[in-house]
Amino acid sequence: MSLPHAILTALLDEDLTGYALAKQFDVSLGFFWQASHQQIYRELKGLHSMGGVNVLEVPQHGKPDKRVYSLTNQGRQMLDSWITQSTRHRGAKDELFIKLFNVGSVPIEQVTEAVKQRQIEHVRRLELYRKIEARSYASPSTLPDRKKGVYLSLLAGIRQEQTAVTWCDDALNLLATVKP
Amino acid sequence: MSLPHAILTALLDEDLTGYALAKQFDVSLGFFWQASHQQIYRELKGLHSMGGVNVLEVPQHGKPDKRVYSLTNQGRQMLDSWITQSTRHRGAKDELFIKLFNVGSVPIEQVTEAVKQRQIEHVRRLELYRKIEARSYASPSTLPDRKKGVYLSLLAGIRQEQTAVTWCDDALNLLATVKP
DNA sequence: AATTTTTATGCAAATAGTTGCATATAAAAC
DNA sequence: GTTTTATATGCAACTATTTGCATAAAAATT
Repeated sequence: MSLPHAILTALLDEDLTGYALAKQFDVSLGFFWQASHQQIYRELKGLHSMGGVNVLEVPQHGKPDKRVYSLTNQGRQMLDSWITQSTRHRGAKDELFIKLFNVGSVPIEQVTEAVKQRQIEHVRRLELYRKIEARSYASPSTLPDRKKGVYLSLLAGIRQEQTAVTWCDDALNLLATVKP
Repeated sequence: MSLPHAILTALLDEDLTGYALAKQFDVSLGFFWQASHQQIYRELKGLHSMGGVNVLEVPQHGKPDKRVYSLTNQGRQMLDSWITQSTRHRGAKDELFIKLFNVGSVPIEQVTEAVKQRQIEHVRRLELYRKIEARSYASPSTLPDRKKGVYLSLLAGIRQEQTAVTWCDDALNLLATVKP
């Protein structure tokens, strides 16, 4: 139930079209809550009918009209009261661990391969996060308040990926001792 | 799309009723893929109609009849071919980070409180995992193959929680520097 | 003796999320 | 010159997940 709030959060800094929001979700905010453009368009409609956002229709020639959304005072209040509510932790759902539970009953190569693939993903994300850190968050202590939360999210991402990469190494070592 | 496979995995070791499966999902397997009993009953029906599981109806007096499910050869093959398929990584969805993106725009106390609450959860899970580790996985090197994957999952859980607890500390320190 | 928990199953409705399709133009790359 | 990428929106169908309800009895607790 947080997609609307994620959208409102993205609109804190700047007014955006659904398209631009979808792109924002592919980076930054989307590292912690991804959504497809279809979902975003649907939610924007919902938020508009609830008064959380305003729309400015910008006519364009040829292309469909642009609809630029901005946060309303009511939208701000929605965010505010949502943040007060208890954060519900969605138990992580990870297929990889189910696969690991099959070790000893299915051919080991497939599981090993899955861990290797996963490690590549973690390494990729870690590199991306580190790049963002170096570019925009090199000196955390001098950050303006507005950026501190974003930095902390990035820091969580970096540490999670680092932990995962190390675990993959250890997992591959132990899996190497499993008889086929 | 992995709930059926999680169920099949749980049936590798022992035959179980839907009820018992739901309880299994509250521990062990469920640390990485939780499901409600309603979901499980529905999936079991689906798996049965697809031939992945057998049912043994055990009549009981008073209570509804027990339906004990067991893995079929076809079920084993379903698991086997699923493990070969690429593991899809669900981008983590975490409300807490959305809340962090609001730092600087909403009262800071609420965000701080959310992080504190989260830390309590992580500590609780970490303690639970460590207890399981001490009880059943104290010497990983002597584990039978069948248990190695389960141990690796537990290890991932422990490290994830440890990383998260540490991050919460650092986050609380930085959030303490944010002006209200 | 009364209440709560555990065992055991399941339907129905609502919410959330994914996938496939559909349209239409401009700009950039090959 | 043709293909791909980017801009810009959205419906419809499907799949997945959650929440609320309903039943019913044994066992454990207060």
